[in-house]
Order: sequence, then C-alpha cells, then structure tokens
Amino acid sequence: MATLSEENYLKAIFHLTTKDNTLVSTNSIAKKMKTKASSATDMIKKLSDKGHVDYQKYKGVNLTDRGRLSAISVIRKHRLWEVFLVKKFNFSWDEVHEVAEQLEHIKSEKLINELDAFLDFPTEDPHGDPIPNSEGEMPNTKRVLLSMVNPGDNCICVGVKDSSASFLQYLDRYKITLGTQISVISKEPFDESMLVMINSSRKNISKEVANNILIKIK
Amino acid sequence: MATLSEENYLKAIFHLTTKDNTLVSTNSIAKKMKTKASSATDMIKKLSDKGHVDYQKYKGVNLTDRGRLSAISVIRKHRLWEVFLVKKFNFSWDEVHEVAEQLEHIKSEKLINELDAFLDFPTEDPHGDPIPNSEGEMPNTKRVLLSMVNPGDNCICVGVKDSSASFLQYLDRYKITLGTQISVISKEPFDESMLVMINSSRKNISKEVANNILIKIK
DNA sequence: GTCTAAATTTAGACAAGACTAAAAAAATAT
DNA sequence: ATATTTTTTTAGTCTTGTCTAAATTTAGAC
Repeated sequence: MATLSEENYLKAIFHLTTKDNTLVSTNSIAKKMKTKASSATDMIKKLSDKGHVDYQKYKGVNLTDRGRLSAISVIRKHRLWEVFLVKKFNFSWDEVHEVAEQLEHIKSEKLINELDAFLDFPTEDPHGDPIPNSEGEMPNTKRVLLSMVNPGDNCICVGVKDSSASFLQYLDRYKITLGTQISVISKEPFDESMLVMINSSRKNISKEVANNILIKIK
Repeated sequence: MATLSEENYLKAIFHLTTKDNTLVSTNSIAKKMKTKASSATDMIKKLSDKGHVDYQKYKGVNLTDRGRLSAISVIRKHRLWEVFLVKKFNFSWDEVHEVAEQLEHIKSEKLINELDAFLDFPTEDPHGDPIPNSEGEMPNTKRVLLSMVNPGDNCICVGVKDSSASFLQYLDRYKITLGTQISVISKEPFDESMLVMINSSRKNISKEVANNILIKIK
C-alpha cells in the first residue's frame, strides 16, 4: 500500500506521461511536486523498489501497470469527490481542488463505491475531466483545445486544461462553463488571440486562454 | 495548526479527561495511542510547547482551552462523518469508525459546515455519542449505564460506551440498537448479570455488556 | 523512613521525506 | 572533439514521530 506522498508522486507521474510513452524526467516530477530534484530522485528509487515505476538512471521513469492502477485509483477518488462537493455541497468549481486533494487519500473501497453510486456513476468531474470506472478504465472523450479550432467552427466547451482557481474564476466572469457554446469568428495572426461569440455576445480571448479550454466541435 | 498525529493525541487526551479534571497520565495516553510511554512524553512536550496542554513533569497533562477546542473540532468531524456514512452510504454502525478516523482530519471549514447542514444538524452519532456544534458546545445528554439500573426500571438505549466492532455486532445479534426498549427484570447478585426484556423476549446479559450500554430511564 | 516497584523522562537511534552542496552524467554549443 | 551548461544523482543534514535502553522520579510496602 502506497503512502500519502507516494500516491502524490504516482499521480504526478501519471499526469506527466504522454501517449507516446517517453520517459518522465526527474526534473519534471520535481517541478510538478514543488520539491527539489534530489527529493524526486529519492522518491523515484522508493517507487522503483516497490514496483510502481520502471526507472532508468539518468533517463527517467515510466509507470508500471501496478503504478498506473494506483495512480488511476487516486485520480478516480479525486474526481468523484469533486463531483460530490459541487453537486451536493455547493462548492464552486474553483473551490473543490484543495479539499479533493485531501479526500483522494481516504482508504475505503466501500466508501468510494458508495460515493460513485450516490452520484449516479458520473463520467466527468466539474472541470470536464474523465472519471475512471472501478476497473480503472478511462471513458475516452475526444477533446481538442479551443486554440486549434478554425474560424467558422461552432464548438461546445467540455473541459479545461488548467484547473487553477484564477483561471476558473476568469471563466466564471466570462460566463464560460461546461456546455457553453463558443463560435470562433476570427483569429488574430499577430498574437493568436481569438474573437469568439459566447452567449450571443462577442468576446476577445487571448492565446493563453484558448490554450486551456477544451472543446468538442459540433 | 495541529498535525495529524497531534490531533490524534489531543483526541486521546480529551477522551481520557474525567469531569473531576485530574491530570491525564503519560502511560494512559501511550496505551490509548498504542505507542510507548517515551513516544507519548515526546508528543506531550510538543503539545505543551504549542499551548495545547498544561504539562507538569512526572504528573501528567490537562488540555488548555485551545487544546480542548482542537480536540472537540476533530471529534465533531469524526461524529458528523459517522452519521453521514450510516445515513447516506449504508454503512453499519460497526463499520464507520475506521473510515471516520481518516475523514476526521480533512481540513475545510466549508466542508464540515455543509456536511452538518446536509445531515440536518444532528446531535448524536450512530453510537449515541453527542456531536458538538460549530461553537464546540456538547449537547448534554444525561445518560447512565444499564448496569446501574434497578430491577423494575424501564429504559431506552441511547448509546454505547464501547464502540468496538465486536460489541456492536453482538448488539446487532441481540437486536439492540439506539431507541430499543430494555426493561430490567432482575439482577443476579453472584455475577451481576441481568435478566432483561427486549422486544418482548427475555434475555440474559452479562455484567460486561450491561457496563457498556448507555440508557435513559423512562 | 527506607526499599522496591512502577511510572516517567532522557539519551541515542531509526525511517520517511524533505533539503543543500557537491559530484557525475548527459546534452548542447562551438 | 572539446568545453560548457543542464540534468541527475550522491552525500550528508534536518524534522517528525517512533523505538529501545538507561536513568530518574514517584508511589507503595513494610
């Protein structure tokens, strides 16, 4: 059984893993965990000893099947608790993360299965991220960044890449939430900002914002 | 802010505190925490430094107002989560303790207040123990051990002293739960066992059992 | 009152998880 | 191909919370 700290590292490594399965570097793990590279190395060794990661010195790590399952289990709990907090306890989508970071480490099979059923087996969390089922399978949602879209396309917001409170509060002010329709009118070549139509009003959004909104093209 | 371990020690000291306010001994704390006396001494010093307890070397400790409030806050969370698990998630009263031990350390004012409201401000947990309100005030319930009752008295079960799974499962088999009527028919002087009437059937219960059932006399 | 037993504290050690500073390896630049 | 920079690892230290063994204080027996 993984310790609290191990679980957090596994989650970080999972999030840093790309589909092409290149090794995850020590430095990237340290940055994500907000620790020093030396601390990351220490933990990587421990995770390797416990069979959670394959480790090649000076190269980086990859999750083993075992490590991936552990990580997904934590992510499943995190996202289910986020749904719970928003749906049942009136949390807003920028408030849930901090509390879910704590709740994700509660160990009880029964608790998490009851929670899942209580929420009617949701498939995404309040930020549009997919919730793995109890077998560890991710529902695969095809999502694309708003910044990738061409003028003329009609999209629907299905998620966010950045879940920081400041970005989510920005979205609240712009009245963008999951399900919001976004039509791309034009793209400015100079700064890659976009002119879009949201709730029948024109708005200008920066490259940075468009790079963090996940959409589905209608 | 107290660490997880400090919170557990504070809770233990709170439970070991008697109404006559005698000092709580190092050994009793160590036994309750299932650690060694030397570990308890170490922690006592830390709690003392932080102003959670008044410590007299070789004599023992007492909670300060600050320490008592911290302990009560943890106990409030523990008991609210127990109610939640039983009422909403189909946990039985012998299953809740272990999970509540984890949930009691989640830090979020908003979460606990929403939980309280969600449950409609309960005043007791599934074992009949009082739940402190958000000001830290315990609802004072006058309760007495079944073993103190005289033959002829008609009682109602309002709590248990021992919340171990084995005792709670014993009560389930005997169909004793909160609210169950218990009439004392007679007491056996030799072994202090009791003949009682529960759900219109006679049953014999031992001194040990009668010593762990809290009742109110009707 | 002294002697013994029990309770408590101190001293020193260890594991987990973090850090700093320095060494070693890999990547980059010229 | 060598020099420089960046990344990664190692070595040694720190804190938290635990332990064992030894020393000290208190309590109980006579």
